[in-house]
Amino acid sequence: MKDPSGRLTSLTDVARRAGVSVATASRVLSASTYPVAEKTRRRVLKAADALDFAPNLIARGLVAQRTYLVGMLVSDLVDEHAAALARGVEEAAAENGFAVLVMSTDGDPEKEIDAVRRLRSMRVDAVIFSYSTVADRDQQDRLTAQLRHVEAAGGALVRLAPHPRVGPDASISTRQGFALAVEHLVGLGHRRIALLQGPANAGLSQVGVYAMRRVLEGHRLSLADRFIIPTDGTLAGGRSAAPALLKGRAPATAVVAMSDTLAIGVLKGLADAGARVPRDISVVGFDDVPAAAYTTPGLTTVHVPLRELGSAGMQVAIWLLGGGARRGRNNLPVELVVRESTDKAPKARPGPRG
Amino acid sequence: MKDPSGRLTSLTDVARRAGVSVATASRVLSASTYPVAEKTRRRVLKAADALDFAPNLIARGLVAQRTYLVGMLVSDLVDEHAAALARGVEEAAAENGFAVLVMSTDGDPEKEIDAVRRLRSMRVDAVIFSYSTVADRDQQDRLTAQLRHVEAAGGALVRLAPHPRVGPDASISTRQGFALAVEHLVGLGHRRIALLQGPANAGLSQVGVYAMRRVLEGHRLSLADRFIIPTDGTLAGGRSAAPALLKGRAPATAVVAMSDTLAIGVLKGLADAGARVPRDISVVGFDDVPAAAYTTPGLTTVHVPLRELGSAGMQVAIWLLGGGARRGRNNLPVELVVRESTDKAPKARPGPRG
DNA sequence: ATGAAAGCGCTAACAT
DNA sequence: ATGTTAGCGCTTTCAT
Repeated sequence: MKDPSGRLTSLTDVARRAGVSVATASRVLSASTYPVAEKTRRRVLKAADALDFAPNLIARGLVAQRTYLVGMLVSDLVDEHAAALARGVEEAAAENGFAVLVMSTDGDPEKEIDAVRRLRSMRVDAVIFSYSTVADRDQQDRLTAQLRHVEAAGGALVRLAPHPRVGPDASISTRQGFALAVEHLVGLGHRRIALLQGPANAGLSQVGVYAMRRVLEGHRLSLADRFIIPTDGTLAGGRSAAPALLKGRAPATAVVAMSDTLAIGVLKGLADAGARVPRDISVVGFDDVPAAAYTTPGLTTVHVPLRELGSAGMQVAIWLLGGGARRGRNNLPVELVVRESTDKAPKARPGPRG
Repeated sequence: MKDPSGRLTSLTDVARRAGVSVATASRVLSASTYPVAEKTRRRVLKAADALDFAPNLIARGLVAQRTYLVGMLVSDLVDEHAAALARGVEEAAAENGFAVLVMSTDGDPEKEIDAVRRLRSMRVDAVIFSYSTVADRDQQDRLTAQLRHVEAAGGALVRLAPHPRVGPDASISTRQGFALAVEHLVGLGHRRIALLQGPANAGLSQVGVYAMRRVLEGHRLSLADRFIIPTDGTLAGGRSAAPALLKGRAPATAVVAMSDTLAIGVLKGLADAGARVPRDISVVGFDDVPAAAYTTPGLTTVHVPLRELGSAGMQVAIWLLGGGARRGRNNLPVELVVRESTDKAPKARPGPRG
């Protein structure tokens, strides 16, 4: 509501209507623990209610040096992985009176730096990262500089994936996820297992290759270079990676993708090429996004509690803002969901067209 | 950076370092058009740069009564439809110095009302809606009350879909989308066309049924009640709607879903039931989300420029904030994308299992 | 238990 | 062209 002068109802209006000072009104309407007589409190509440007063969080933020705003950086909101994480953050944020500013970086370090700068200007209480983009030295330094500023302002930084020289605050074990996938595949008789890798500039990609290699070694298997297929991490990238899987004298009999997005793409690419899944080649995804249960065949994948991960990240932020100490990595459990995209390894060398 | 007293660098620090008053510093660092000598300007810029000064947008917002914050309300960020819209909004927002607060309502009117209230407290410059939830009279009134408050504060309201008693500011023609779908289907010989409806409490659902009915009438066809299949709008909802499509003596030979999410779900449900698409039944989606090209068979669908729609919404908000008048509905074009989920209508009555 | 007053960091009159 | 000053709406000492 506007009063005649064009201003919105403010605490002053509430105070006047209740016949108390702004200080008193503030004490009852803010989270203050300061004592106020029950009778007075009720009068203020009644006035606020009558006016449908909504405190100006901008003004409150200015004095309290706390905005109840958090920034969430994702590479692309349209990717279900990012969306689920963001949703989790948003959920926990809403429950605790925070609002979330979502920014997409498109995997571009410059956009990421700029986003953090804007968040800093906004004086967000925390910034939550999923994967960060691996950048050159100079960009890295500039990003770090921005991050130091948000920390200097008392802001919390939380990472949901490994970052350059910094471990995640809440995450999952990629290694364990791959272990589950590989164990399943090896049990099915697969020995030539390929890896669909995400974009080279995404932090996860390198970590993933390393983890996969170790897991395969645990089964006395190795990860041949030709079985590491680089992609840009998109559906299209997964799709166009299919031919590489099928070529050669001894092609892969199974592939594990670093994300469901990639897996869904490769499923389509494999179908394009006339290869049958899982008869000719088995496919395992990673994340278990909702769509994974709706592909044909249904995608066997490593379930990652993305939404919970997002919520956990927001909880860590709150903990940190409350003066809590960083507690190191908090891993949420992953599990394998077996659907129809995996089966026994083909006996002989399968021709891609059966 | 913190100075020894624990404060962040402020305009005062920049001014001091440049040897000018805060007013002058403000004039060069804000978007002010006020004249400042070139020499002075450079000094200020240099000082700001040396300090890596980032203006406190919270303070600026308090005095300017403009926060450069916009709220975006979606039902569920994880749904690709919502995500694409949000991404578009975010894109246009970033280009214009705005930041986006995303809030999911889960189709719950109470959450929606609460979200608007929080956005109002945040003093957002605009709130952008996708579909709103149809609520009972009381909830509707309360939502409207909150919205009036944001308007009273000079905030812009923009709708990307029809709302109760209010047309959208930027949208697409659902009717035209259905017309494209039906024309395609009729051309293929289909006469018994079903409609997969979204959740009853989503504004679109009713509009959609009406539009579909009119379109079918244009082809001298009618929309039998048994061919209007209500769902909750999710993948699972689409999946479980499949049996209803297959039952009866004269089952539908084609179905058009009100969203790709539903279409992808029904594709899976149809496969579960042993029906072959498009041989037994044709499926047409709506939206053309990225995943639509990756189903098996590829989904024929009505392409909706969701991201552009989101950007358009943000542009409208900016226009409105600049004092522009509401211009009425701005429809973006839709087009049919034919992939593999549609084909000629089966001649005789097809048994669901071939 | 309540009120008066200072001030968060900035912009916008209003001087000069 | 530059500086001084008065707030924006709120919280928080510091009185009382």
